[in-house]
Amino acid sequence: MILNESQKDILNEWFEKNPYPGIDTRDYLAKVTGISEFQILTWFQNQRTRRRRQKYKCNFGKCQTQVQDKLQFKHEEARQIRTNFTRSQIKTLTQAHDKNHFPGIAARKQLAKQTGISDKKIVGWFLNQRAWHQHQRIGETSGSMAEDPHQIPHASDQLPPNNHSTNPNSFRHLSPSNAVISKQSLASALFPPLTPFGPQDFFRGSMSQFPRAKRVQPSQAVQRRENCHVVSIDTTRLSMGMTLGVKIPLCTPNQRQCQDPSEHTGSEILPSKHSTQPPPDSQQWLDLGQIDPHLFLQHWDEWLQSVIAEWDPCERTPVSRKN
DNA sequence: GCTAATCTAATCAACCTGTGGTTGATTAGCTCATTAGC
Repeated sequence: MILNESQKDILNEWFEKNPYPGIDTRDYLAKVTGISEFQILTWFQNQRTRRRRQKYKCNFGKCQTQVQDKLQFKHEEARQIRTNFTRSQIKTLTQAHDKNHFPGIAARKQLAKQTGISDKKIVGWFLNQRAWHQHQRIGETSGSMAEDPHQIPHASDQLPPNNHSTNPNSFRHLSPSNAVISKQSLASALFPPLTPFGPQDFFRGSMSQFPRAKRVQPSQAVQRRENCHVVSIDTTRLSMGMTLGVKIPLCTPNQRQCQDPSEHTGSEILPSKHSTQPPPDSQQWLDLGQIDPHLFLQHWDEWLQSVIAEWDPCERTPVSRKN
């Protein structure tokens, strides 16, 4: 949804007066502009962040102006009155939460209809529930986490049910432990084999140092258009300090073409048939610090060129090697 | 004290314009986000 100019004018005018509008102001603006109070709230949040970034170039931590702004407007307007959910409402929400911790817009609408609770409050309730469950899990499992990788915080939260098996970007929903497995599989499919310390090993070395999975937006990923052709791999947390935001065509010449995202499962990310290497588990993991980035990039480049040279997009199967 | 409401920062995808910026929406928060009503 894109706001029109008159809506923006109204919001901007009010933003100049108070960047932290209370519930009454937001309700009023919702009526005036014809958009929801939740969207007003979101718009003000985005505006605060973006104006601050633009004006003060405050890219780290909380800058002084932010604190001053909050102090100035903090008590100017009332918060929304705290809601007391009924038992039946909590029961319905809890059941939904047990099934899916990240309800999309459709699921939330359904819940809103069932409970009579606004979408905004449902979003907030799920946020608080996830935070609370995570808090509980940390307390319960702090002693056994190292032994059981599935007990790592976020493990269940990062796994929206019924989605990760068919979502082509599904590895992004996984817990750190599962993400390692998935990225290894992906690396097997995408990275050049037979290199002494090629990207595959590079990845495996790097993943061992990942403190946690890349932040994800599960419901977004579920709701929005799924593109099976591109997988974005975030390696910003590599200890080497290398930043490689690479977008890789998921359909390598050695895979069948991805025409329907719904056809995809995690198992489709198969290792290249050119790969004659033993399974990753049988190989030694390399310390990332030992890898020469230039050599890595050279291997990467060579491999990509060989793939492109062999790839016939008209064929559903790869062109066989001539030699 | 519990927990709904709200915050910031980061991130994503759609859109528009021209391959990058803008914008609305969504998420986590980590030795467990903060604030505040009940």
